[in-house]
Parts: sequence; C-alpha cells; structure tokens
Amino acid sequence: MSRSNPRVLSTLERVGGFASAQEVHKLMQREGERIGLTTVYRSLQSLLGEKIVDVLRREDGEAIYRLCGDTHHHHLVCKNCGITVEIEGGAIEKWAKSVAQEQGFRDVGHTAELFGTCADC
Amino acid sequence: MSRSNPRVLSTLERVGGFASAQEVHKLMQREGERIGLTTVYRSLQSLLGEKIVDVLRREDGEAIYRLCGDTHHHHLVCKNCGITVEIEGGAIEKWAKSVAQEQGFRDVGHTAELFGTCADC
DNA sequence: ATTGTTGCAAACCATTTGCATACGT
DNA sequence: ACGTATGCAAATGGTTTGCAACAAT
Repeated sequence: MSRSNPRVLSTLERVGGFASAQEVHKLMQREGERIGLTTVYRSLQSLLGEKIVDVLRREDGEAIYRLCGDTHHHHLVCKNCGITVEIEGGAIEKWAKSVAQEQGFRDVGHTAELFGTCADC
Repeated sequence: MSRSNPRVLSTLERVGGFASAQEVHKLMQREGERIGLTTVYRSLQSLLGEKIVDVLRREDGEAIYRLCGDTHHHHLVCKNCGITVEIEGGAIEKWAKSVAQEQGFRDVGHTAELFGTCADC
C-alpha cells in the first residue's frame, strides 16, 4: 500500500472545495509539480482511507474530493446560462441531522443542489 | 434521436426499485428478450429526458435508474451496505423555495441525497 | 423514399493495476 | 539490501458514438 503524497493534500487544501483527481492533477502540473496521475489517484485513495478527505460524485459520475473539515456550501445553478451562486445550507444541515437520527444512521453527509432559471434569463 | 423502447420501461417497472443499465440489460436477456445494451442505454437516456425515470449514482459511480414516483422524495443511503431509505423532504422544499426567491431564480428544482452509515453497519 | 430504431464494434474516459525503476533507511 | 513510492503503459468497466442494416410509415 502507498501513503499519501503530501503535495496532493496541500493542493486539495488550496482548492478549498471539491476537486476531482483529474483536476488536482492538472492543477499540480500547471503549477510545475512533477507528479503522475496514478500517484494522485493513489494519494486520494489513501487520504480517503484515513478519513482526511470525503468523496462525492458529480452528475456524470466523476469522483470529487474535499477535505473533511471544510465548511461546505451548496449551489444554485441556472439551467440556462450556467451561472452559479454559492449558498448557505443551514436548514439542510439540521434536516440531515434530524433525519439521520430518526433512522439510526451515523456519520451522515449530504449533497444538495438547486437548479432553476436566473433573473437574467 | 431515438425514442424509448417500451420493454425497457416495463422491465424497470417490474424491478420496482433501482437498477443500472447493465442490470436492466442482463435481466431482459435472462428473460429471453433480444435487445442490445446500446438500446437499453439509449432508452434510459430518453426516459430520463422525459422525466419518466430518475437517476442516482452508486458509490462506484455506476448510474442507477428508477421510475419517478409522483411523490417527490429523497434518499438516505448507507455507504457501507447500500440500503436506501426514502425520506420526506419538506424542509428542503421550503429552503429551496426561499433561497430561490432571494436570488431571483424561477422554476427551481433540487437534488438532495443523504449518505451515512446505517444502524446495522 | 424517408425517417426513426437497432446493435455491433469501436471509441471514450475515469479509474485501477502490473511492473519495472528510483528512493529512503 | 529491503520495503516503499512513483509513473508509465496497459487493462478494466461503464457509457457513448459511428455506422450500416433494418423496420415503419
């Protein structure tokens, strides 16, 4: 087994949100780091096992990672022009917590995205 | 563009829950239907566009489909065993509506999924 | 005839794995 | 030397697409 490459972790920290393995890799390359895609994948796997990062799935199925401790937010996306507004999700956090408790689930995370038509469209 | 093959829809109806394109295809073949995997994929795409089916992602990123019920609900999924509980999302609906209004968005829909570890795992 | 439907094979793309090289101790 | 980390190339597996045969109107 491999341990996580610290440069991968620090890149993910710098991103401050979600990023796929491919994106982390591209970003690192753009910044002059010499690292293989394989290593990025292996590091993320490792960080996942150590519960240092969380994984989610994009709509297209691509895995996206973020630091566990991040204060996360949600998005309101315009279906037409694609403009995206970051929003707080306090209500959702509470809802998630209470539903989880009712059902006896632990370590509950969530995804939530809103999509509609923005004022300009 | 292609229209959805009715046998795909009826198979998904028979399943009564989530199934991936691959599973639908295998099931149909096992039952003697002569249909290609491609057609299953295309039919599911089409049903998705017509909002007749819903799509979710398994942990490994595989897309799973099921009939859209008229009652809009969300899911609480166990990351470990995959058991899924359907839950009401009254709080989310309200939250979505109020956020949308604040930002001047119209026709706002949403996705929300909860995932954690169930009581048995 | 024209249009829509099918399915094979090939392409695609994210991810994983085999293996040989390079590194750290 | 030993075990670990790396990265290339190839394999994997779900999904999409090109294209030619086929059915329907």
